Amino acid sequence: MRDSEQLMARVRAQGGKATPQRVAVWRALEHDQTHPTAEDLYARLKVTMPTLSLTTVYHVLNELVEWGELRRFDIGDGHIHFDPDTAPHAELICLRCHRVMDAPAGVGMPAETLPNELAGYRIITRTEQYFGYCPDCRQAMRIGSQGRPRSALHGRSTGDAGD
Amino acid sequence: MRDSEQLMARVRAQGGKATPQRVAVWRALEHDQTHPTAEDLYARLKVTMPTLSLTTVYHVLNELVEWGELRRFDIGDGHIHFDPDTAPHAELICLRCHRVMDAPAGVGMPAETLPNELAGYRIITRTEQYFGYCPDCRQAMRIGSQGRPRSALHGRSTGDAGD
DNA sequence: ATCTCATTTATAATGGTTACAGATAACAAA
DNA sequence: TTTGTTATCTGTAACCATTATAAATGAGAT
Repeated sequence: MRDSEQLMARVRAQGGKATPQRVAVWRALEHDQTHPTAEDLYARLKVTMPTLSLTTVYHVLNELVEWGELRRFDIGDGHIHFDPDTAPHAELICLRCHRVMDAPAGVGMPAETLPNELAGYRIITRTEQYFGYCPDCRQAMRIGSQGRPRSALHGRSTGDAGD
Repeated sequence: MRDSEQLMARVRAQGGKATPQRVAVWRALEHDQTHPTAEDLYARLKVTMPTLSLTTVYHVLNELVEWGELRRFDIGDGHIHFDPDTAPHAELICLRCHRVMDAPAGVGMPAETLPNELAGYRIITRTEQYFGYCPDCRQAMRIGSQGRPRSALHGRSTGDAGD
């Protein structure tokens, strides 16, 4: 995601307005590597901007996504998560507890390989997601299959995938 | 995703049952490259299995995902889409109309580079998603910014990303 | 044929996200 | 600085995809 200076220029060039709400959301996203949800950001921002509405947060996030400045993704926990890091990079996602973390440096394709165009699409960014089982879930699956370390929306089937 | 033979074996080995509903969903997914939603599959299956319930479809899909046999992903249209192709491959997703298509062969990292383990995670599969603007949307954005070719949930901001 | 328990079904509930319309304020122009 | 235009924001209501629940079913074992 570009910094607020550049986004401000972009919005104005388009006939839009650089409102405090927009800028606040932009700033909150800068350097955020926690893959927050809309609610997460709303909760954070509400402290210093009590009049902010959740609707606005959604609106600003959606327009950033459409601009290709922000990436939204589903990790299976029932919430949409956002990531301002549009530099091509990889993520690790646990199939069982839905934990996400950025992959260690060096994993995934180098950024320079991002093509400008593919099958007629103008390419803006790329992401790589690696799915598997995190250390905790591997352990839990070995022992039995009772508990789920973190927010698994609601328990379901009895995972087993060998190890 | 493995074929129904193998899945049947897997389910039985785990003390589960190979019910007609499960097998029907499995079969429906085989060779499906349309990135269907749960509703899509339900509609298709209901024709030949009128008693099937949507809840079951969701249930079967979720367990496949947790087993690492199926991948779920968000393309921004408000529906979760599924893809049985767990062989590492890439997808193109339009930021404006949310159209998805598999990337041309050769795009993305070769399957052989899938690591067994990363940062303690047992890796099962990987996906690469390329985000940009499809040919239709590029054209529409050039002309003006009125219509949206396909299912854009509900219109929102006025996309513009240069071309 | 019978038993058991995983699975299915139908329905209700949940809750994340978006629609809507009126109020607000950013920016341009005078 | 004042005014006007209109993009944006707010609060509320609505939507609808997905999941919870509990009773009914039937797959597979004995």
